[in-house]
Amino acid sequence: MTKDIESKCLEKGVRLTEQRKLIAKTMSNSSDHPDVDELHQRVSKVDSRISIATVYRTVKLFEEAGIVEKHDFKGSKARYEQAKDEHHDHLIDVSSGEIIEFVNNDIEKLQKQVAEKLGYKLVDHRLELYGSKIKK
Amino acid sequence: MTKDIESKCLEKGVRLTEQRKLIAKTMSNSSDHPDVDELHQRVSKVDSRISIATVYRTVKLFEEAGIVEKHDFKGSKARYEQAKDEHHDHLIDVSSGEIIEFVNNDIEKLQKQVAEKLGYKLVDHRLELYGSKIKK
DNA sequence: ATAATTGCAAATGCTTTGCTTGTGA
DNA sequence: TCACAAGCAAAGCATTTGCAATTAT
Repeated sequence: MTKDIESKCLEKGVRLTEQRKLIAKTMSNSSDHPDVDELHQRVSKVDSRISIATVYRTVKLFEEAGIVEKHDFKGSKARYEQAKDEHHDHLIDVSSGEIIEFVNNDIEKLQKQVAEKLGYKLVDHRLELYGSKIKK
Repeated sequence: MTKDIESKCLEKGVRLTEQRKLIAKTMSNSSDHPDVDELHQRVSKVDSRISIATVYRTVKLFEEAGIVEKHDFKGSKARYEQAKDEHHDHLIDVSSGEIIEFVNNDIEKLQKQVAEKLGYKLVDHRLELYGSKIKK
């Protein structure tokens, strides 16, 4: 199972302040993909003095350390989630905004092949599906 | 072959002003993926009075009419290209910023399947590969 | 004629940053 | 202790918008 963000900070030598611990804990306990504003609201419930600038600085710090992932889905602001052990992509419900994670190794392989055929080593990728729920 | 933007505007009943014609022509003649600033510089060479607000308004208008496509690649501002007849995705050279278009029908099919398996009808998607050139 | 479009500058929304005070190792 | 982090407000950047003047049909 994926370790919590606080442990990962210790591993990577990221200095832990009260604010960072709180943001880390809040993100680790979130199963959704909150944006900075939402995150700020959540941590504010515990410590109302925390500033949004700190939240911005912290998620960026965590991202650069590879501890969290940033997503810029179409038509919404940047969202963050804790980095998991296994890579996954996202399907976004265009009506509700709900985000569903999925894994598809065939697509992953094909992406690598496409890149190689074009003479490139694949270093990163972005795959997002936008869909509307099929009522059954 | 894909028609030029001006013809498409006529088809779709998009009112054509001098400024729009110039922006349309400039985009049709571009084989790359310029951002608004770049586009503004290109049209300014022909008509120096054209404002960047007009460029912003025009690309948005064209996009909403389905005549051009907007791309928000990682780490750069919004880029635009004329919509082609055949859908394609992009590989971005992480060193040079060069953008390479590609088509892969296997991936397209798999995306649709993934969405359906999750109970969704695929209405849109985004696939971007980021790679570094393999020297041979 | 007149509804739509332009140019300009001001406003917006998200994000970053300078600076002073506070704090973790 | 003292380099680094936090809070605040100001700045930055891409993009949008209100308004008066202009233009396409």
